[in-house]
Amino acid sequence: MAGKREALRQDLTNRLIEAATNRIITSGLNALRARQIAEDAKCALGTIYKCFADFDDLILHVNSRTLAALGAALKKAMSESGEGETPLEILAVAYMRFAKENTHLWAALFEHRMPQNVPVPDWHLEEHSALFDNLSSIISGSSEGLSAEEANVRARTYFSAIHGIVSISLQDRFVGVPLERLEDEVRTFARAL
Amino acid sequence: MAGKREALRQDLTNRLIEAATNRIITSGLNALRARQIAEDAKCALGTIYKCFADFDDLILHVNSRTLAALGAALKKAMSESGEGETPLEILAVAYMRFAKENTHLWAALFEHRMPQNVPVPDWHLEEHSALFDNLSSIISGSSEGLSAEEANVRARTYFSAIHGIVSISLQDRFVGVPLERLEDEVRTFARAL
DNA sequence: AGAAGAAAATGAACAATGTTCACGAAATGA
DNA sequence: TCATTTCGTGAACATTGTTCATTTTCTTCT
Repeated sequence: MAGKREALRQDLTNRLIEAATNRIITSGLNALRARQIAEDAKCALGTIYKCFADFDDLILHVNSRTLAALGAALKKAMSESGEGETPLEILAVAYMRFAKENTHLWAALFEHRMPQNVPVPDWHLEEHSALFDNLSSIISGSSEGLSAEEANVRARTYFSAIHGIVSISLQDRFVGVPLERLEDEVRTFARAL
Repeated sequence: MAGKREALRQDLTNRLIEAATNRIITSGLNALRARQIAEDAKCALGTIYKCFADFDDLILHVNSRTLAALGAALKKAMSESGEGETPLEILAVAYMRFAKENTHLWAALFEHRMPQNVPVPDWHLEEHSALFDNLSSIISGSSEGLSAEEANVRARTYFSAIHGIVSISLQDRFVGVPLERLEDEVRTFARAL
């Protein structure tokens, strides 16, 4: 009857990630509290630290799933692409929609900061790279007359630009593109590139 | 002999803002500590709360100065513009340089978050608007065939795009444009718009 | 099945944080 | 100079993330 320990641990880890995810969805990253998560996941406070190295580690796991969901959304958008849409346009609009529909989770990807002098672990950096490499190869396809590396840099530039438009528009502090105009602007912008 | 009270208070407020500014410059926003600032400014911990409503208020004042410095840098760049440079190109490159040279202060503008359900005070929103209105009018000049409002939205879009490129490149977590290529990419991008 | 051992969950205690407030110090005006 | 008002002080507080001795649970062996 071995294996129950690991199953329980896995289940608990899952519940903690889900609890944290739900709290971020409803209240945002900076309102996240360890005690609240433990309560939501129906475990003791200290148990969090049996499943995760620390609080940041838990957040990274939430972000990891968000990143996967974002990747899936973009992939789906590509597969459902209509006629006459450029790849960048498809990705840009899909990115914008994901950000709009998952504002807090998406924002957590960028709001979270590691403590001073603590690097983001490699496994998570890998996930960022993987997602972006995918985008990059799609976008690069349409830039001709550039070396592979130049095309890659250009893809990063374009995607960062889209991200900036969406990002500033979705923050209430800054004077960004009005929300109701965001999709049109993103689409026009992406098509122009 | 009146006015000494106010002068002392003013001086203390200044020292606190400067202390916070220096700490942000060296260690970033999320390493900022109230006790450290009080020590740097040579005053007691509680005194911070005689000069500022709370910690966020102090940070907003630091950001206020950063915003002013950014505005000045952009203005200066415009006045020193060379031949054959578009306004957007000038602003974009100046923005990038400011961000590169004042990374932590610039990052604090975007990293800082108010507590849940506490809005950014109007006086600070005003500063953002003022800076952007200035940019907007400069950028809008070159977009013809659009209504004033459309041109304004377009200016926001362009500027947000530049911000995104710079922003993602300057964060170590994401796969952005490599630092040594940033200026070229920003320049090329801005010129293309 | 039951007991001994191993591993994990627990939550009280800890250190570090922003914030408050009763008190003493200092500036003001007469 | 003195009374009053205002301000600076830092000990105390509430709330964090984190740890660790204790308790509970699972595993294995007989």
